[in-house]
Amino acid sequence: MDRLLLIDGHSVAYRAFFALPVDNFSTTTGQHTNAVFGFTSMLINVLRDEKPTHVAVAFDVSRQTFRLEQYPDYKGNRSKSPQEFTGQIPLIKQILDALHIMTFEKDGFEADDIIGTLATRAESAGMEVLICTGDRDALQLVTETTTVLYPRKGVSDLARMTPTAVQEKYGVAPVNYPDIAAMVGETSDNLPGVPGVGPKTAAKWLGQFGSLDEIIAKVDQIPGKAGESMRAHLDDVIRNRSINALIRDLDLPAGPAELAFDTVWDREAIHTVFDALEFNALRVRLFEAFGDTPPQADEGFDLEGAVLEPGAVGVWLEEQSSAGGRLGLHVQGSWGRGTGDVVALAVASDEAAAWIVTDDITPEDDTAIAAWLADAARPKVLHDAKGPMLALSSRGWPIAGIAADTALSAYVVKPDQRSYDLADLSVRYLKRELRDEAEDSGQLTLDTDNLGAESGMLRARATLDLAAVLDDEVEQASGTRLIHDVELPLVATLARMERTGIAIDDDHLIELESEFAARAGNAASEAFAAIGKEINLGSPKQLQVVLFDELGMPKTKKTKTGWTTDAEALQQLHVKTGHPFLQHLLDHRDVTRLRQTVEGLRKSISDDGRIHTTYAQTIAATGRLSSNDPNLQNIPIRTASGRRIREAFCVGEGFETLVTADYSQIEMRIMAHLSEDADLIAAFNSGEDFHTVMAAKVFSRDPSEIDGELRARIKAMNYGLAYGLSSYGLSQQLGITTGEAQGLMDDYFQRFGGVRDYLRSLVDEARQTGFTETIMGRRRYLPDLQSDNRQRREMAERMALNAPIQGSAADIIKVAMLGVERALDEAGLASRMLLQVHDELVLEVAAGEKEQVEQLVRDQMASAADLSVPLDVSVGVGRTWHEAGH
DNA sequence: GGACGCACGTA
DNA sequence: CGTACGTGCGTCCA
Repeated sequence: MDRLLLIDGHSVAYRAFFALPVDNFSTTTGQHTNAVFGFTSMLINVLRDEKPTHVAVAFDVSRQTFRLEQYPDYKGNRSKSPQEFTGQIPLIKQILDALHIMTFEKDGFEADDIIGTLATRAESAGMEVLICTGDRDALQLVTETTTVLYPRKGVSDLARMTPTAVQEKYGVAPVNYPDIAAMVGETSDNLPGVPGVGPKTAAKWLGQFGSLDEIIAKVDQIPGKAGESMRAHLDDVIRNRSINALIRDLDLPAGPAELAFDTVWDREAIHTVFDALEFNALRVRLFEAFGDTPPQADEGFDLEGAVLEPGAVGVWLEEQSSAGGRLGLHVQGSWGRGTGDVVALAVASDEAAAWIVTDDITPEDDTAIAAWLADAARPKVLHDAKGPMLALSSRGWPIAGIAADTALSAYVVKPDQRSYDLADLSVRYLKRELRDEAEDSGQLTLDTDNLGAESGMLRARATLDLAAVLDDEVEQASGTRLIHDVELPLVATLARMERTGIAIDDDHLIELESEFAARAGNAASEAFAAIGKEINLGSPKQLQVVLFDELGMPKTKKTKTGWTTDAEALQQLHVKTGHPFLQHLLDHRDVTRLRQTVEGLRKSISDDGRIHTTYAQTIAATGRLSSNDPNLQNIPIRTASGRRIREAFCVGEGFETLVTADYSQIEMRIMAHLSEDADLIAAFNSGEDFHTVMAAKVFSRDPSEIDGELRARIKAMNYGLAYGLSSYGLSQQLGITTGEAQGLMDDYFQRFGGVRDYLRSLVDEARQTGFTETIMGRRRYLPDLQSDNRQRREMAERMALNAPIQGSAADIIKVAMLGVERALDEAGLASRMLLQVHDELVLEVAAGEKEQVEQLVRDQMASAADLSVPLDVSVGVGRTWHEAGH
């Protein structure tokens, strides 16, 4: 039998627009595609699953319809659809064109009326009809042969609204649905119903009286409050019923018979539009469903999974891995602070999957798992492998042979994402939902042994499939080398650093804690004395009342909620007013902050007396690492009190000393290399103080004539360059006028024309290609370079300046870390790397290895990249991080 | 209890 | 009105 699929284009696209996070669906040029993606994804699903013989899509033209003429408030509560949405409708039509699916729209009518007409004509022609829409008015069209597919949640979960389903849900036959709706009202269309009458009451009356006309005729017989209300709002009901009736006899340019769906497409057209939208996964799915080969079901989640019996693990692993192919591995367990625990493993190949509960295995199984995991020649694919690595090694199962980490791959492809959740990636790249079975069933199974078996195996399989797709994506983004030579091997290095941690002198921290607490108390009482009352010094709101209302101090810079009370502003107020409260407040801020830092560190000391931070490898869009729980990359160093905290980070038992090694001016060196500015390169090769030499060049003087003031100005300029510093920013920092700052910048760029040209070319090129690139080819996409909004565009320009510089520095130290670790290993040393702080490494050195380690770290860091200027490394040695610092 | 803004530490 | 982060507190709202 012929089967006609009718889709309400606006309705489905609108659902998709709000269901899919726009951040995850934009092209590299910044075009939003979430609605297009959701629509297309649903279309492919329905075409594949329902196999219609005929298809059409209807759109609304504008809001000007006969319904609006009849009722001026029709849909009056709807705000104008955002431009981000309406801009996607033409793209949906392009896709439909490429698929040879006919679209309809008719002035003065809604998509629903077109659908009503086509459905009616199709039915009388003996066709089966499927209507896909998120508009409930279509329910009136449901019959034994017409079904509405109504999106339940998002766009992937469609409810089949048959006559039985409508009856169950609304208590009436489909033909009576508009009667109910007329009485109950429809908020989304701004059609008010009868107050106090809900679907239950409306259905009851319909049952009693047989039809809405009868209810209206005998409205005087309806008892109670509801009846009274109904009588009072009869006009509304009559109007609602007339508006929600769909037109079923429109004059249309084509009839059902002309809507035949065939898959003899213009493949070139499809490629063009899918390329432009960057819908690679969807294209694959489309061709899988309707390619040259006969359509086949998506087998993604229909895997042959098994909970392995004790004793069966070795054989199964051998079977699956002997061919040498990659296996997906999902580790169920917990990890953090340098350790972890394994509850179960899920392993998936293309054909099969297994679930292994670690408590249930035999010693032979244990050995087999250990051997497979440790075998570098048996490739495994994981998602976000560092945590699982910690868990596995804590269980006595060190892992080798990680061939891909899907989180890292996704990061290299799109480093600006805020998370790389496996389920999200699966939807985006595989078009596959990763349901959580506990969530789905709404209750937890009591069989705790197999808790998560299904979802674990699905995750292992998704990881395996995702790795294949992302390999291509990474290759297309020229990131293959970056992944294989840097990011992937770094996972193990970071895991080791986290597991090792750094020793802490807790007694020292305890001392600092009480000292800082006492100082905070003193500062607070003196501050209170100065204003004659006690307030919460940590509350910006209360501070604003005291400073600006009660003391009448001049207003500072604005924030979203008032006036800033940040340190800089308070300092300026102090200069202006001399009020003693300000100084005590600043002291209180400083020392409170230090106390908090110390308290935080103490809370995170593990039982082994060490702090194990966690490094995040996929957070910073530039390629840097970040550190959390606790953050060891922002331990104070600027003030004397702050530096005392660094005294608590010390060499651990069994080791001789700490060594720190950092790159000096690495970002300016990268700038020299990339810009090829001869003077800048010469400044680095002169061997003299960098900022002094630079100042001498800018002001055309001898370095001996450069005083502290001039040096400071050029130093600020040097550092600001890579951030896209403005003359205003520079003037603020140096306390000079913007005119003077602009003059300084002009002089600087006059002398260093190569730098100026380079920075300009960075932005120009990024504007053209859509991305910036580091020396290792790490990309960052900046669609906002095209933004009409000046603030966004200029922000993107500064990011474009900074990303290649900061990112190249990140590349270099990552390479250095791998080099240091390999060199330590090859030399058979017991010393080890503990921390990375962007341009600095901290190592713990075993007895008798100091000179060797110093030399080795220096060598590895200096040779991590071959630049046109030397990479200068300074090394410090000491019992604590403070002593070893420089 | 969660989301947000402010403030501030590092490179 | 300079980039990249993480954390802790206060405030507001549900």
